[in-house]
Amino acid sequence: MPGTSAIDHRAMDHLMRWFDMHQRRMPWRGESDPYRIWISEVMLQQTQVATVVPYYQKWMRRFPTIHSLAESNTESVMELWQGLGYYSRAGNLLLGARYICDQHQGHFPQTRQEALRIPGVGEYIAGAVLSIAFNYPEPAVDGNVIRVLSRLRAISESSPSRIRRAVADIVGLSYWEFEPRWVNQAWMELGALQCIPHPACTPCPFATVCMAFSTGKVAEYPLGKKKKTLPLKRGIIYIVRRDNRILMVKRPAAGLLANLWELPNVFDDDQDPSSFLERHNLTPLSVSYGTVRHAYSHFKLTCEVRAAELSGPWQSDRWVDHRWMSNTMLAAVGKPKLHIMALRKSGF
DNA sequence: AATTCGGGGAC
DNA sequence: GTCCCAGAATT
Repeated sequence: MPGTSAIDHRAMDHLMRWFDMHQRRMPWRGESDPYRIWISEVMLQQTQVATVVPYYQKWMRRFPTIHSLAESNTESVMELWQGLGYYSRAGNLLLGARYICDQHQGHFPQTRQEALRIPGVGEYIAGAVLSIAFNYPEPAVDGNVIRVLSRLRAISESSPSRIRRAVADIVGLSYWEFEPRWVNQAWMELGALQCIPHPACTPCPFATVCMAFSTGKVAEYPLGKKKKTLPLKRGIIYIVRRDNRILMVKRPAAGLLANLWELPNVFDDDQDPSSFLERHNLTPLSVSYGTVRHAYSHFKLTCEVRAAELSGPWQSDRWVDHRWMSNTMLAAVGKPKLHIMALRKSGF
């Protein structure tokens, strides 16, 4: 394999000119407060910019400083995060803020090694905060940068970890006299706007030097992607009403939909679906509200929405808490998308 | 190295 | 419908 070589200075000059012309405006772009960069990067994880913007603005109004976040609680954080997905990110932000306030006097650490100790901070976010907030020459290799550089150099490594290392090495040799904070954002922006999965390469500033383009293999990069068919699951969601309130249960702090409040429910592939009603003192009623469907990251789910009543005290080893919620209370807790749809169908 | 983590935009 | 998004933690 050819060794890693730098992106030449003339090519970088083209990239930075392209970036000056085409870069998008974002609420966090141009900020140098590491807290604000950190929050934006966590929200942007596997999430498109347009989706993040309103969440970022709400978050900054509610938690303008890292100290205000550190002094908050899980319920407030999950309410703000509702609908954004990958809910462990929100819990890790709270843990991370407390960690930084306790261990670093509220100042985001300025070395990669220290930053990686923060809950929810991995190689990408560490590099992004160190470069964008502090202007250190630390590569920030996300999905965009992988796609751009693996095409530009026709990187043939087959394992994702080797591809990522190769890309990080090249990015590390691309700064020249340009500011690292803008070089990293330029690579990402090129991947987001120009070097997209199915690109039109003619206007690309790298078209004349792109190895994948010159060989007609742009669509094949990056290598090593595997596609999966999502398994199908079925379940039942129960609407349990009492006066003007509805029974909601709280999920554990880890795993799927961590810390969210949801309606009592059971999947067909649960350990013991047949005894679910009995163990929870639930009696099904004949009322049915139809069906809701949703695709999660690794399975698809179809649920019937049925009415039920409680014939004894609520008891469960599956949920960590329960509450009879009014409409007002319901609006103030984080809920999964599927259960928002089920609540709407039930008319509550 | 492979899985597990949501939800939505773009096509 | 499919693909993928400014990825990290866990196994």
